[in-house]
Amino acid sequence: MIIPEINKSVVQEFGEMISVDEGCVLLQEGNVAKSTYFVLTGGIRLYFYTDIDQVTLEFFLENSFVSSFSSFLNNKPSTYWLETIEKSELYVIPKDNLQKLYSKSPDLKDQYMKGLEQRLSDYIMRLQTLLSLNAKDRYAELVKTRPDIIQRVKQKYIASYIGIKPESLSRLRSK
Amino acid sequence: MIIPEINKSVVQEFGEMISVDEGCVLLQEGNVAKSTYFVLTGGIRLYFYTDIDQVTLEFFLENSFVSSFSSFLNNKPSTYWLETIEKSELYVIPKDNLQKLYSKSPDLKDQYMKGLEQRLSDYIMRLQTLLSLNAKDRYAELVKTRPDIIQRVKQKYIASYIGIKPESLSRLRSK
DNA sequence: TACCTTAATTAACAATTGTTAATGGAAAAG
DNA sequence: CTTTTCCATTAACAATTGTTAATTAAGGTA
Repeated sequence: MIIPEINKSVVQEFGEMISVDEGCVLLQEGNVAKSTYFVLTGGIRLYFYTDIDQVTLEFFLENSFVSSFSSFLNNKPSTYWLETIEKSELYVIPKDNLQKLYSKSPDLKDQYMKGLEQRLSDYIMRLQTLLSLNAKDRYAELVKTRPDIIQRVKQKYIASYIGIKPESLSRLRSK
Repeated sequence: MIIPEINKSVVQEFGEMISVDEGCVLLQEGNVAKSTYFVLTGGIRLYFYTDIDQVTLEFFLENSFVSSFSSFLNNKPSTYWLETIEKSELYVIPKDNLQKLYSKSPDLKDQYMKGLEQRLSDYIMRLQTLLSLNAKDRYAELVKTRPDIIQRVKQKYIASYIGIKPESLSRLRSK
């Protein structure tokens, strides 16, 4: 997620592949993230808890780097959970290996920066839709921009991703 | 007023200071950002237009770097506007100078990166509140975390910043 | 298959937020 | 100082979204 855009072969050198089922918890709230993941197949959901329920902040499907940003970066207990939404194949990259990787590549810092910038503009787009569109239009936009998510992710997760309740999503879909 | 008046008195190697009134448009939608600003005093509002109205994405008060991110970075016409919300003193840093500066001082690049990371986690927090809180609680949180904004910024701008209409903000304030 | 658990749908009703319009006040302009 | 413009407030009503609960559908497991 916050890791630079390195290619797959480099990942293979420093990480290990694992195969897990749907619903596998990769990181729990309160734990310090010690690995980053690269999604080969399947997908991961990043979410947090309110008093009442889960809220999904992001989905990561194939070819995405995933980690709980601030926990991984600052060595602090994560406030988020990471969980697979499908049977998945992942590369696990331990933190220290990632640092080796950093020292290996000279312009890694630039790449890391590019990654940050990309992620930032993604979030900005997300903020814009939340600030300016109603639920129906937010869903319509998601259908247009991320049909893969619509197809593969459970509706209750999609609902929280666009800031509404599952029942509301169901209602606006029936029109 | 569209073009800031330039105060020549304070000039350093890479930028110059300007003094402008409230409502000064520093960047217009459609133009390519060629400068970054540093707010010495006063404040800047970054916003965009929907069909109907303006939506404020961010406020920058003292000691903030400001630019229309993607326009500045990618040399593309901006989709945002930048406008002062108070009489302000700003440091203007032309793009080429900034890049020269970066290549000279790797320290600054680190600072820039830290800035990116900071901004990213700000946006994540912002997303979280939009996804999980209702308008009343979003306002309450802003009061707690950014009392400076509450004090200094017009309510109609604050309203759009938390994703509601000015009349709704007025209503929930009267309780 | 039958059983069990979870997800999605539907509907009635409640709560929140948007819309429109009118009013008063504060700040800017003359 | 007076006039004008913009902003905040208020209220009535409309539209959207949340809540609760019941029902159906779907998927997994014995």
